Amino acid sequence: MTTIKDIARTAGVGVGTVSRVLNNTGYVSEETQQKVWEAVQHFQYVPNGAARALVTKRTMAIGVVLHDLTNPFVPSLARGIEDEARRHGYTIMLLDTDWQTENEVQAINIVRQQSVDGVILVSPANAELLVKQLQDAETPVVVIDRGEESGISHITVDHYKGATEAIAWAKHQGHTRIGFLAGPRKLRFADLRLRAYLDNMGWTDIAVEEVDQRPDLPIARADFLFEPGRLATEALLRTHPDVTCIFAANDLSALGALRSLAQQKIRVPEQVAVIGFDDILTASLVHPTLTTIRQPVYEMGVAGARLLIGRIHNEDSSMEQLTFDLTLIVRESC
Amino acid sequence: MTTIKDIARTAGVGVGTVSRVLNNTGYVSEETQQKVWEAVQHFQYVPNGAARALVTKRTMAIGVVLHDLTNPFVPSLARGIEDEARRHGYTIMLLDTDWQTENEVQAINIVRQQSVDGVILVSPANAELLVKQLQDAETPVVVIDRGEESGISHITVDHYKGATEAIAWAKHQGHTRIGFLAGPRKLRFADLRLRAYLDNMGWTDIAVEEVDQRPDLPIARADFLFEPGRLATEALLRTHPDVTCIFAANDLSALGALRSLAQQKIRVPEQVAVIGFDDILTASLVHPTLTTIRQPVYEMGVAGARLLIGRIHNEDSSMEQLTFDLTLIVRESC
DNA sequence: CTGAAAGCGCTAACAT
DNA sequence: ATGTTAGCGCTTTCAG
Repeated sequence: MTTIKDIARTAGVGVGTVSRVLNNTGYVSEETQQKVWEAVQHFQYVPNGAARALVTKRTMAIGVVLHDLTNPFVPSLARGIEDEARRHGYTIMLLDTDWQTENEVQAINIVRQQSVDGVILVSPANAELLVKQLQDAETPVVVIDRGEESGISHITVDHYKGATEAIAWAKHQGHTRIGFLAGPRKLRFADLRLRAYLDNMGWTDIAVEEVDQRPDLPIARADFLFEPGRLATEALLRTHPDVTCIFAANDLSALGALRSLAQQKIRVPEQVAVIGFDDILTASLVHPTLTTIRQPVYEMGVAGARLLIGRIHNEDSSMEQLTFDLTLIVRESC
Repeated sequence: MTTIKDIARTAGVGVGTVSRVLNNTGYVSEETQQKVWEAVQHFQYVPNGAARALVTKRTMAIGVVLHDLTNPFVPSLARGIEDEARRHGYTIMLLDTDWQTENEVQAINIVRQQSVDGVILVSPANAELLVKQLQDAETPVVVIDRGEESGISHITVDHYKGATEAIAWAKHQGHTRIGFLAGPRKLRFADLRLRAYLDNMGWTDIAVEEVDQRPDLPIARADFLFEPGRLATEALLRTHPDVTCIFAANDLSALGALRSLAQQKIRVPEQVAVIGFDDILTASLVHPTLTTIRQPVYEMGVAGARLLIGRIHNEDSSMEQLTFDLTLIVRESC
């Protein structure tokens, strides 16, 4: 392994000088620079990041803690983060948690140990705790997509408004009896979407926790997943056969609804219309194509990385909160 | 920032002892261990990875260089790699290259600088060069999915055999006029799938490079993508209206075919059947569901990580080549 | 403008 | 069984 000493020796200079030309810091004569670069070329020398990190306290790496890379909208997010990070010379350290709180805690320890310069938390189950731990370790953090949060930098979208737009569109299409495929209980942004549905349907006095005890409402739990979405749709249509439109809290469950309807030979959107939420890739690949609310996922990733890097470079920058707009994407299903 | 010295001081022992209990190496009395752990707890101490890496020459990180995280089958692969890596205490450093050769080269420099313990290259465009650079730097490498390769550790599937099985199934279903949606030119495994198609259709004497000059053959380029797949299907059906089955070189283009057929009100599989390749998530979500050849992507990721880690721990382990089996997944489209 | 030297936090001998 | 010490490869004063 070639070190800075080897370079210094072959270039006939001191290690300090080599360091200076490598980092382009301080004055070094044109001539000397030449000699150093030649030696670098010759040995295909790359400085040792660990040694550098030890003295500079910067690893040029940022940790990205997310629940599940295979969740359809995560890759775009990760890509946005990575692209922006790379533009600033940062590398990504990726950690999946599988929604397990214990894995989240472990992830934090890993990023602490690897001494990343900052961390992006994607929809953490336990944001408060994790953020606190990181802040204690003086590591900048940015949270993406957790619904409202206070006192920490975060990127999110206005779930409530997006769901409201979806319902507005359904009504505009003439639907009045609109069913809802709800997400998991106790997930912040799932509740926000549900809340918007209830409010816009005129059920403002019904609490989100209450819906599971209200079989009279055209609401079924689909837990953001495909198969549960399919089953929930079957159940919903059985108990509420008058429904003409189904609004799913996310695309995956909307896809499940589409499948259920196809199996029952119910025409979409003529007999029953469907609206999703997220605009994952598959939404535009199915038949009929899915009308949905698009989250600018890639851009959120970019913004998250940018925000984090800003905080890394300027510790005292004020907490920033960024809320992205959602867009109704009208396709065939509604 | 608390260091090992702080721990040593508060525990009333030397730094060597602290190191010993932290790494569980050498004998330390039960009593002393207690004191050390208490101090560790108290300070929420986590050892500095950079300092550790500097002396041990191991970062416990592995680099994963892939072309595009948003490509549908990549997340599963990455997940497999990460899960297995984590089981061994390794962390993932992720680099996208977007298929750009220059990004690949840059990625190699980054992993060299960050001194990862090993690298996994996923379908690199320029395998030979990258592997050589890494080997010069004495970094273990494993390549995933490049078709045949020699002299380097790699994981792949038998693309030829998989495509052969697909055609066999189509024939078994009674199809004789089978069209093909080819992948990009000059991509090793795309050519293998094409070769298998040609051979099984009896065109053994036609070279894969030749097909673009043979409009008489029922073959169209879909470049592994959705929209090109849709267009290629339209074109194919126009020039070869007698085709009763379309075999697409990957699922994304098969999905394009499905869309094209739906638009033309051609019933699948009654009038025209479709077979894909890969078995990405969407394949089971569309209507009709897609018959396809499954690649055990997650398992390949796991195997790749395991192979790499084996090589990290035992430099002189012989190169291993692992070929996974493909499975025909029969669904509705054929 | 450049060389020499002092650490960064940790592990791994080496003493004791 | 445990304290002490010499680096790991690099950046950054500090002289000159």
